[in-house]
Amino acid sequence: MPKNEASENVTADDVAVAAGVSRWTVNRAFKKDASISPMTREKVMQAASQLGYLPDLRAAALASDKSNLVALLVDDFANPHKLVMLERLTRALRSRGWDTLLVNTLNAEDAGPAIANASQRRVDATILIGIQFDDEVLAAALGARRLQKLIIFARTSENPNTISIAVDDAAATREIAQYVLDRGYKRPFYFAGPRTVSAHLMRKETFLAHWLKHTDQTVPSMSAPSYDANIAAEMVGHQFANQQETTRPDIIVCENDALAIGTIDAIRHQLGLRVPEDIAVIGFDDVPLAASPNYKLTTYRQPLTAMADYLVDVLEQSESKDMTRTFHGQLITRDSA
Amino acid sequence: MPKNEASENVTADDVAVAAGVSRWTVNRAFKKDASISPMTREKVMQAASQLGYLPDLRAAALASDKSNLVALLVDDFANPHKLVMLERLTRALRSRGWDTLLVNTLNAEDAGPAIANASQRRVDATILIGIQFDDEVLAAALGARRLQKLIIFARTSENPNTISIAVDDAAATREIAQYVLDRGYKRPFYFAGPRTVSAHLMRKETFLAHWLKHTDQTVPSMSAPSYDANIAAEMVGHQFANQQETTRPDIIVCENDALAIGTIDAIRHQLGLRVPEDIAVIGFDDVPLAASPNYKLTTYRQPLTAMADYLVDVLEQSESKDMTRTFHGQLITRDSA
DNA sequence: ATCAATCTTGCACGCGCGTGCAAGCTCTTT
DNA sequence: AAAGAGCTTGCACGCGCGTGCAAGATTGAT
Repeated sequence: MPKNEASENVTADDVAVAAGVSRWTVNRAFKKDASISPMTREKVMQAASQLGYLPDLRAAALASDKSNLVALLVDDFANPHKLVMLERLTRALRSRGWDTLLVNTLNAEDAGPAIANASQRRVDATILIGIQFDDEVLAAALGARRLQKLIIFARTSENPNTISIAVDDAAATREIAQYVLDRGYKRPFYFAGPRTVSAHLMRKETFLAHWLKHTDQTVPSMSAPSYDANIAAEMVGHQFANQQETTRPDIIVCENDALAIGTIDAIRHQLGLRVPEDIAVIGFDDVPLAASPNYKLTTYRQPLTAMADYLVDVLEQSESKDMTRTFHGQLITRDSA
Repeated sequence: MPKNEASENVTADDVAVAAGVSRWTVNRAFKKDASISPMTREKVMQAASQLGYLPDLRAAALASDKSNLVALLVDDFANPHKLVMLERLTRALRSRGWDTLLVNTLNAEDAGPAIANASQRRVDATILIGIQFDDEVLAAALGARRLQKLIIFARTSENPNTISIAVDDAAATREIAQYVLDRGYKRPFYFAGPRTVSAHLMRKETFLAHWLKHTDQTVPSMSAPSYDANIAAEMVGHQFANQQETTRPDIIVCENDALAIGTIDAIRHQLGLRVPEDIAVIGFDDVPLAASPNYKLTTYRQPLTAMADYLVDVLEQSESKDMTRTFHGQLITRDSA
C-alpha cells in the first residue's frame, strides 16, 4: 500500500512516533517562539509533511481558550463599500494569523441570534460593520459576554463597553461643509442614510450645524431607508422632479457613495440635468466606482488599511480598555463638486 | 453578589447541577430531535438561560468531527458581483445552520496556504468562488484532503474530484450570441477576463464558435487581467481610440458586468460615443448597478438563490459523488444592447 | 394488576492539543 | 574539570461535548 495512504486523520501522536519524539515536541515544532532545538524541529517538520499533518485548530482553541477567530457581522450587503471593507479587514486579519467568521445578519430580528451564534464559536472578538446594530442590539451583545471584545468598525460609538475604530466623522464632515462653502454653493441639500442609531446621525447633524453657523441658513434633507444606489436614485428623482432652477439645490451632499452614485444617476437620467453644472454631488467612502470616468465623484476617503491594521493591534492587546480610536481621512476632489 | 455574576464560563455541567439532571441531558435539550421529554427540556432550558449557557461549538466539533463550518475562498474583491454572491451564500448557509469562514486569498501564491488554513479549522467543505484557482491549486487542495468537499461555485469545473455549481455557460453564451445575431449586430468584439483556467475560457470560446458557425466570421477579442471596471475602462479607451466607425465594433460582449460597466464608461467618456447607438454592450451576472438608469445593461442573470440553496443541499448530503450540477439563468434585456 | 414495548436518562471513553512544571541535557565559566 | 546557567524535552491533567449502549421510568394492553 502507498506510504501515506491512510492519511485520514493524522494527529500529533502519529508524527511523534515517526519522528521519534514525544507528542508535545511535535506541537512545539509548530509553535512560533517555542523552546525547541532547530534540529529537532526540522526532524519533526519533515515527518509531519510526509504524513500530511497540520495541527487541529479546534482542539487548540478548546485547550487554550484562544481561537484566533473573529466574527464579522454584516447586515448591509447593498452598499458596495462593504466589499472594500471586507477585503481590507480579511487581508489585515489573515496576514497576521487571524481567521474570519462572516456572519450575515439576515434581518433586524436576527442580530441577537447572530451574535449568540458567534459567541458559540468562542470567537475572540466580534466586529460590527453594519448599520442596523442599534443600542438594543449592542446591549444584548454586551450581555451575552463571551465575545471578549466588541468592536464597531468604521462607525463611531459612544458606548463605553465598545471599541470603536472609525474616522472622525465630525472633522470629516466639517471639512466637507467647508469645501462646499468655499466653492460657493448656496443651496445644499443633505441626503442621509438610515437613521437607526444616534451616532449615525452625526454626519448630518454636523453638516447642518456647520452650515447654520456660517450662513445662518438651515439645510433641507431626507433619509434613505438603506444605502442602496438604486433606491437613492428613485428618491432623488421623485424629490426633485419639476423643480425650478432657483428652488432646487445646487449641491447634494450624501452620507456615502452609494447614495451619491444613485443621486448622480437620477440627476442625469431622471431629471435630465448635468453634474456638477446644474447640481453638484459629494459622497463619502471613495468606493472604486467613485473614480470611474462616469462619476468622478468628490468624496471622502477613510484610511481603511490603517484602520484594519489598528484593529488587529487591538485584538493582540490583552486589555481592551481605552482602545477606541478615531482616524483622519482625506477629501478626494474630483469633478462632481 | 449578583446571581449570575460569575457567568464567565458556564458549561453544561453547571446547568446540569442547576436543573438537577445529568450533563448529557443538558446537551440533549439543545439538540433537535433528541430523545428527551418536553418537561425535562423545559426545565433545562430555563436553567440554561438563567445561567447564560450556550453549547460550545468548538468542543462539539471536536467530539463529533463535524463542524457545520465551511470555508469560502475569495480572491477577487474588485468584482462587485462577489458581494452579491457573498450575501446569497451566507444567507442560505446561515439560515440552515451553517457558519462561514471567509478566507481572503491574498495573492496567487497564497491559495495553497489559504486552503491549508481552512483545513486546519476542520471545515466540512471548502467553497471556491474566485478565479485564480487554477489546476495546480486544485491539485494542492485535493491533496490536502481534510476538506471533505471541494465546491466550485458559479464556475464550471471539469475536475472529477470537485463539485461544481454553476450556470450552463455554454448554453448561456449561445443564448447571448443568438441575441446578438438576432438584433442584427455585424461586428462584435469579445472582452474576456483573466484566462487562468481552461474552463474560464468557455464563454469566450463558445461565443466565438457560435459566431463563426453562423456568420463564417471570426470575432476579435482581448482579455483583462482582472474583473475590474476601472481597468476595463482604460483598456477599452485605449483599444478603440481613433477608430473609424466602419472598423470599430458595433457591440462589445463582455464576460461579466464588471467589464461591461467599465466598457460603457469608456465608450461614453473616453471615446465620446453613445451606448447602444454607436457601440452596444452586453454583460453577465446582473449586478445591482446593471439595473441603474445610467447603465441599463443587458446581461445574463444567474439563479444565485437556487444555486446557494443547492449548495447547502450538497453539504447536507453524506455522499459527494455526482453532485455537480448546472443551472439555467435568463437573459435580462435592457437598453445597452 | 402484570408484562412487554417504548421512552427517557445516565455514563465510560475519547476527540487533539495547551499549560506549567520538573527532569535531563548542553555549554560556558573559572 | 566541576558547577551553574540556560536550553530542551517529557508528562499529568484538563478543555467541553458526542457516541453508543444499558439501566431506569413510563405507558398501554391484556
